[in-house]
Amino acid sequence: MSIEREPAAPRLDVRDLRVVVALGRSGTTAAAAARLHLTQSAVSRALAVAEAHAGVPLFTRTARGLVPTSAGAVLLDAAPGMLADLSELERRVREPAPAPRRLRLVAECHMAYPWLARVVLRLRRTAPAVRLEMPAEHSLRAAEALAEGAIDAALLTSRPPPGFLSTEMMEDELMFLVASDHPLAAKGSLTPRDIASHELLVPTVRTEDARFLRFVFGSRRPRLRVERLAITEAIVELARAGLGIAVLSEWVAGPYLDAPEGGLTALRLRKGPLKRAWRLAHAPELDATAPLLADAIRAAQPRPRLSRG
Amino acid sequence: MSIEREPAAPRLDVRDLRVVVALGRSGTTAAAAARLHLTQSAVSRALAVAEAHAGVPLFTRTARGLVPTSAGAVLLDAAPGMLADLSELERRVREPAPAPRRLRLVAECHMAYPWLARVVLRLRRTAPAVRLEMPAEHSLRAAEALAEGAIDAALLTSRPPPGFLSTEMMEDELMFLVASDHPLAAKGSLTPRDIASHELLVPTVRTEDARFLRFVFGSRRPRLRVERLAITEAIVELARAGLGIAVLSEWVAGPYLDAPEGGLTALRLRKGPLKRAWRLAHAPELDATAPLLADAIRAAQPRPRLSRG
DNA sequence: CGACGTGATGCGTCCAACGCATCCTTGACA
DNA sequence: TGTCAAGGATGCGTTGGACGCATCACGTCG
Repeated sequence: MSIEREPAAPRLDVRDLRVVVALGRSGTTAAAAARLHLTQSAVSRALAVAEAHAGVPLFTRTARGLVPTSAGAVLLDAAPGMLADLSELERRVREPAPAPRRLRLVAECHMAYPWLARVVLRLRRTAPAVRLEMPAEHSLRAAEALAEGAIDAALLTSRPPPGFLSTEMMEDELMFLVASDHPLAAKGSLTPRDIASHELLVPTVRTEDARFLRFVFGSRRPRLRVERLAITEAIVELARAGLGIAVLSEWVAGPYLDAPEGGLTALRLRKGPLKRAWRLAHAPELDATAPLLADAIRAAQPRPRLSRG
Repeated sequence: MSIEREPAAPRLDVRDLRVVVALGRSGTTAAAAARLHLTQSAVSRALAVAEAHAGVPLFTRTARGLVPTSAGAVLLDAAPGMLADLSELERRVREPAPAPRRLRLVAECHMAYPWLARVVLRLRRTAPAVRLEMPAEHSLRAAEALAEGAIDAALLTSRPPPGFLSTEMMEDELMFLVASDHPLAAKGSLTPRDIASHELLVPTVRTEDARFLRFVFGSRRPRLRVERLAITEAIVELARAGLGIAVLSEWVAGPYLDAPEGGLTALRLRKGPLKRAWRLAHAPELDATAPLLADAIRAAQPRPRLSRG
């Protein structure tokens, strides 16, 4: 952030405007003081201050009261409008933000969508006026879409873009699936060497890579063989065919593990379960609606599949 | 003046707007403090005050800085414009009033016009850009015309309308003229009884009446016989014919007294000379030009005819 | 010429605004 | 997992601005 120069501070103040307006309407300091709930001396001093701020005399003193100068007339002409504008702005600031008509929500990872659809039903009860949309085409760059205003809220595993709020939502576990007859299946858990020496079958989203690598290997990051696939079924089927290790969220891995055809074994890292933390990021103008959305998401989220660990 | 209610005072202040804008652009209190030439603690407190004034939170505190709430976003959207408006207003107030293109001057009494015409020549030297006009049709109600904006300045013997400035200009003497063979001519001076028992030949302007009566008679005001005439020549000629006492300014009486045909005698009240005080009243927007006009008028004004008394 | 109403001002009080120093919380990184 | 850096909040003492009270100076008006 560069050291920009702030626009020159006005020397005139709201107090100056109010005093000038009251004096212009009253004609004497005593009458203006009554309007402003002050004393005559306070108004006299306040006028002196206002004139010092303006840099020119604003009223001509006569024995019968105060008569605006041409500078004072300019101020008297504009000041009531400015004060009204400020009051109107204050009213707008104070009034609660209107509930949005639509709310575009996107998750950073396709693997959330199977259960995310249920959020629509939940939110329909708590916020009937809001129509929840999920333009999934923004999933691969959810944070950028949020920053650009293309969507209103995003479920992220990465950090929200600068200037956006996010709330802690939940965790899911990334599971490692191999064919049940794969040599690794019998080991029970995976070592970093196992990860490095087999093909990894992962989704196309890359936001997780850094965390994944650090978690598994620490700072020494080997070259991996990675196959990125856009379709979850493809990842699963390649793994079932013994061609590598699928890395999938528990949210989508679960059904395949339970499926009657079987042939898949879930593994964890020996170091422990690999979890992802999810945040709900939202645009500032949604800060009233966001808690409702967060509640709906928490309620719709599936229970963790694996209780062990 | 009725006790009108002043428009509700905005609780937000220029300081609030400046702090919010700086925070919105900086994102942290420390950076905003640098912009505002304050310390971090001052900005933090100022934000708290601004939020108290606004009645709603304006920024959400995060570990990485401040993110505007929807209310804060409303304020951030409008505040820079308001500050710019205020600075612009301040600039307009500070800059000198432009010299008027034309200046409409009127005297409350037709008897000033013979020498008033010379003011045009004087002012042409000191203020060449100003075109001086004298729409004499407003003479009979000069003060009202000034108040209504039909003229810009007026030479008045009465008080200026409320809200208008006036500066002391000069005096002239009202002289009493009778035919030289009139019985009063031999008396040398006039008593109140003389005034009450003869026909008075006066101009149509009535603004002088109250002062005249008070000066001559005090609080006991008798019924007078008064003939009002619009034309100065008519007043003079009726007086010369012995039909009454003409009451005329020294400005117009002088030439008739000096005229070769003669036949007129000037009288004063026994109480002393009857003087009229003249003021130059002008609209507030002329307060820069008015001194020039006043100088021109003083320079053009004829020297008092009678040095005695 | 005196009474009144005007704005200006000296004085004392009080509180808002500020700076300094410090504390608490929260991510980031090793 | 522990440490550190960076963020905002806050207690404390100081200062200056805003105010009320009382009074002054001046012009107007009766």
